[in-house]
Amino acid sequence: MNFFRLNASSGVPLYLQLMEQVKHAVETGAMRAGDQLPTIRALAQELVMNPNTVVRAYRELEHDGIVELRHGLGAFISESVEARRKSMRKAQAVVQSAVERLRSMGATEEEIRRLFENELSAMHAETLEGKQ
Amino acid sequence: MNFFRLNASSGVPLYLQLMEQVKHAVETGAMRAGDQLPTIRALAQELVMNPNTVVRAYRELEHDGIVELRHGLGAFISESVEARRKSMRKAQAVVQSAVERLRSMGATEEEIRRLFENELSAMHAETLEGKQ
DNA sequence: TGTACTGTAATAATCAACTAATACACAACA
DNA sequence: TGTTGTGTATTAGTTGATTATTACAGTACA
Repeated sequence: MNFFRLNASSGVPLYLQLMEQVKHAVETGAMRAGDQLPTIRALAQELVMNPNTVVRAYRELEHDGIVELRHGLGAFISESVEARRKSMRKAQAVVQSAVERLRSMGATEEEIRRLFENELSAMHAETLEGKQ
Repeated sequence: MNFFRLNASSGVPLYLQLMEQVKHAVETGAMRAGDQLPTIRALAQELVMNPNTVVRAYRELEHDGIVELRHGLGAFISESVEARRKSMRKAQAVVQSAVERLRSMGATEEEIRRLFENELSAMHAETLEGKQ
């Protein structure tokens, strides 16, 4: 029994939607460290998509440290997720207050996005400054 | 004489790179309201790319309210950018301090990006809450 | 009015992201 | 040990974003 619900016609790639849902499930505590995720084939069948699409989602989640794949055994929520959740809560609070301030200043969603991309690449520039 | 320098092998679409450079020029004050941008054909030739790629950048900048295209006359920095720049400066400061705090909490660039997307879609959910 | 400059539009080619099809390899257990 | 479950790997097809090709249309000015 799964709570994953994907929207094939949303334009958002299926593997990304699935990743989001897993991350969300972890963040809300609906899934916890050690829990087994649905089998690749079973989930593919239930969501009517190709097993390789599920694989892609699971592999990227593994790269993000959220999921652990065990050959022949299944996919599981990684143990490291608990510590992660605590720090992410604090970080989310920071982000929330920043976004609220930005909205109250009249910034649109697009602009907020851009301001962040700006800031993140400015960071890169600083990091590389010494090398050039 | 232009300061635009694109990197064809960066994987970032040329029209986006060009948009960024124009926006940056406006933000730093290198270009001001009313200034004429390089001609579509001239810039395409100088940057060794197709005129339509320049067109795409200019049109999206127009949609963002940064550029104004005048048929037969040229492309110009929109008058509205001056007011825009002031409010954007304040907003950028908010973003900068938020990102700094997040980095000091150990968040990676990817995580920061995700935290923001999270927050922006949470906002949508709230907005639509009453309707469902 | 015509020439030389400007942006505009429609269509086609290219390329990378995404998804699918199929076969391989490890683990558990009767 | 073999059967049934699990994840892994390779390769090919599809689709949409990006860029290119080509022809059209407005503006200024000698």
